[in-house]
Amino acid sequence: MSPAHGPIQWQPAPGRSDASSARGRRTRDKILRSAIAVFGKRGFGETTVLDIAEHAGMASGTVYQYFEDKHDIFRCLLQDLTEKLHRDTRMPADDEGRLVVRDSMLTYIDVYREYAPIFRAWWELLEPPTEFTDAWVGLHEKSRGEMAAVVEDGRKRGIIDKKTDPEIAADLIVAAFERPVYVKIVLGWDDHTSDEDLADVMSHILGRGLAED
Amino acid sequence: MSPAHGPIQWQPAPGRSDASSARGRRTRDKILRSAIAVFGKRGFGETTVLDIAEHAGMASGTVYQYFEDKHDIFRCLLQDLTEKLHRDTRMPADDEGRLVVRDSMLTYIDVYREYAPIFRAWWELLEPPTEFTDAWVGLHEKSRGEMAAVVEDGRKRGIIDKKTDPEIAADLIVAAFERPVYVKIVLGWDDHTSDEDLADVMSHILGRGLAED
Amino acid sequence: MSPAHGPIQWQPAPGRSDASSARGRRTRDKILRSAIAVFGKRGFGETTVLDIAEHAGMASGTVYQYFEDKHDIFRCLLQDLTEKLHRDTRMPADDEGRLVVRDSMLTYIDVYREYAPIFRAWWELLEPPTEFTDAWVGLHEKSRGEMAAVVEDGRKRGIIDKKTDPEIAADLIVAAFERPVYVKIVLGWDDHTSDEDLADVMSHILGRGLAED
Amino acid sequence: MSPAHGPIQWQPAPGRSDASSARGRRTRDKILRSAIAVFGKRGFGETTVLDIAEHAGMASGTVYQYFEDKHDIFRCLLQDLTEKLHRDTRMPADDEGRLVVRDSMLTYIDVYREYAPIFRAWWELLEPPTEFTDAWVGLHEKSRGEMAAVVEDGRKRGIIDKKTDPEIAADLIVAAFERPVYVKIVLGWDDHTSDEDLADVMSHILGRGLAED
DNA sequence: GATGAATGAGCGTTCATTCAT
DNA sequence: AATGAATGAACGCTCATTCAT
Repeated sequence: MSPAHGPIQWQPAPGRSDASSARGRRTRDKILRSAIAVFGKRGFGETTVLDIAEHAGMASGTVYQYFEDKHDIFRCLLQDLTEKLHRDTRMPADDEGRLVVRDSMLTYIDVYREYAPIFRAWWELLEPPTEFTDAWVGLHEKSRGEMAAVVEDGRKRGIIDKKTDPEIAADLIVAAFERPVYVKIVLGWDDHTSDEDLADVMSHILGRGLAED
Repeated sequence: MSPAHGPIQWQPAPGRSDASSARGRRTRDKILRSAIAVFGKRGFGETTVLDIAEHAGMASGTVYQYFEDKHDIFRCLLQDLTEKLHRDTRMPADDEGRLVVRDSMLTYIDVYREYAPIFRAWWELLEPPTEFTDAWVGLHEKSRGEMAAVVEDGRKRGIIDKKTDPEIAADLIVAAFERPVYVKIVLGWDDHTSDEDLADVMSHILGRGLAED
Repeated sequence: MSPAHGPIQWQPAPGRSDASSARGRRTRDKILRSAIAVFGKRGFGETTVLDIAEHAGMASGTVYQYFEDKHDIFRCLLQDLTEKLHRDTRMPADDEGRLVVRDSMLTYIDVYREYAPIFRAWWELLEPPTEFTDAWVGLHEKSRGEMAAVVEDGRKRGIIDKKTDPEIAADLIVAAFERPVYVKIVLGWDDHTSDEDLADVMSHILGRGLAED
Repeated sequence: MSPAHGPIQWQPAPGRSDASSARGRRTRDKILRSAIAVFGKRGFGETTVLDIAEHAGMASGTVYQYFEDKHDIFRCLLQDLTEKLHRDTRMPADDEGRLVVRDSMLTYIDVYREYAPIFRAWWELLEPPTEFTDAWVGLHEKSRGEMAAVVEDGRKRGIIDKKTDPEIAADLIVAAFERPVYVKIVLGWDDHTSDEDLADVMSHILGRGLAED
């Protein structure tokens, strides 16, 4: 797979307002905030442009002054998110090359929770493959690459088992990060487990596995 | 969360044919097979009833003789699948109470691959919550429960670390099973990793973590 | 100018009914007849698909069962017309090579009158250039070519003035045929002149010009 | 037909600026010039008020300060044109009462070319009948009337065939003037014939017909 | 005078669903 | 049982027009 990676590039479509005025910026922000709210409630597919406009208290035509369509709104939302994620998320290791799983997990949960509605819509848009799929893949390949580098480094230092394939392990670890968080935050299930407990167990299993010493 | 667990219950909606004749049964089967094929190609949301009818080589009206709508078709498909999964999937442990991760993973992948189109549609239908969400939750709580029991048992036998919370660990393990398989099978990515390699690494990490002995 | 000449080729767009049943054929004919009626009243641009559907006494969706859009309806109408025109119109000369202007004009008027609503819509669609422009050009180049051949032949026989450029003369003659008929029939003006009188004067001027012998 | 003949009468609609200031007059002129440019490119129907405003480098609202709508802009343009045409075009005859076809044709082509964008829009607006249709008819009836007078005069002087009905002949001649020019200038076809050649053949045919002496 | 943000009526189009045959 | 023609609600989107700044 070699998609056009990197952050989504959004800019006002030709013929749309670039929200240069203060009022325009306020309106566009209101649309974006409303989109987040409605995507969070109904998901992307079930949301109509009219839903967004009504939630924002404006006419449907106003939305089209700023965005081409629903996808264009999402593209704009995603630009902010992917920029932030590319900037802020990395799989940290401590000075000795050990994964700092617990703190990473807690940070990851916080980000996911903050942008839950967008993540939810994103998941809906992974198939069939589009630019949004590419962005998702790009982000995950970045995470996987970093993770694989940490594993590789750990192997060199002798603190990670040589028999572990770094690439596959990285895949699994990224998955193990994302999936429970998706279920917990986006789907809103498993509310009984605290973030900290989840991070603890995650850290423990990734560190030593299930085995008793 | 306390959904109505257990397998989906499907029966012909009032006023629909119960496919009592041989010809009727054949027609209904053709609809179901076509639905699987088209769901696999386009997903649930993008599939129209006409798509299914055309793939089955029949008129759209015929589909409505047997099913109320697209969801009713999926309900019928899901009944078969959930029955089979509830029956056949369990999280096995060997005689000494150890998780048999590698073989479980391989079986899991096989099942997923066989029913990939349905799994794909199922994921699309998790939100907003419906009976299909309940069925999904029911299935996973069964898996999680079994897994938690295995972990609990392992702790008692002293082969699993006491500090590991069985419920949360079970969650993570189920997630670690499902997520890479979903990405691999449903989304069709990561084709470069063989099933066996994936199962190996999975087994290794769950067993001993990343740590070098 | 070298457009893709020849008659318009219409066939049901993919996914549209091919009107194989008798009922379907009746419905499609009703749509076409209604389209002619409404195009004749309002022209092409001012006509909506709903206008056509309402005139035909059916739901708007029904029109879309048979045609992609308004242009597709017109394409279908035009196919019939261009086939007939390519078949039936030619610029006749008598045994001595003389143009038979009078009869040609009367025939031309009759055809125009029969298909006036379509001609009207056609004129609207000449710009910007599309397949309909091509069809129009194709038809007129055929007429012009035939006319030029007659003029050329007349020159050879010594009955047409050698100083007259056949191509330009043909252009003018075709124009002189079309324009008054367009104004008379399509725009509905100049009702006071009978077809026969128009044909007479036309014949006379083309034959001898305005000059007194 | 008895339309309200004569030039279009335009004045600023109630509530619109009358462009009394110099700045206002400049703005209104810019709108008119832009309208001509855009009508020439896209025609009347396909042009939006925003197109005109953008071409003029102003906001759409500004256009509405001066004109009620697109038709009002065209009405204003047409006022200038019809005034000029009524003033400047006449079907000239020489001292002996002969039509001066060649020069008339060349002048006619020049005028048409100068105002081609407006003529194009005008044609679009002939149907359904409005004030613009009236203006067009008025202009052509003037031409036809003048032409009929020339023919009538020629008949009296014995240089035009008595059998030729002056009114119908006038119709035909006006048509023969307009149609090739419309196709040549507005539609932009037939670029291979020079203005002079066209005028020559026109002159010849109208004078002596096609017949060899 | 000029702006451009906001409006909302209205058309195009899809597709789940019904029902007469 | 099977058909497929017909329906019409619902959504996408455009653009003429208004009006507060």
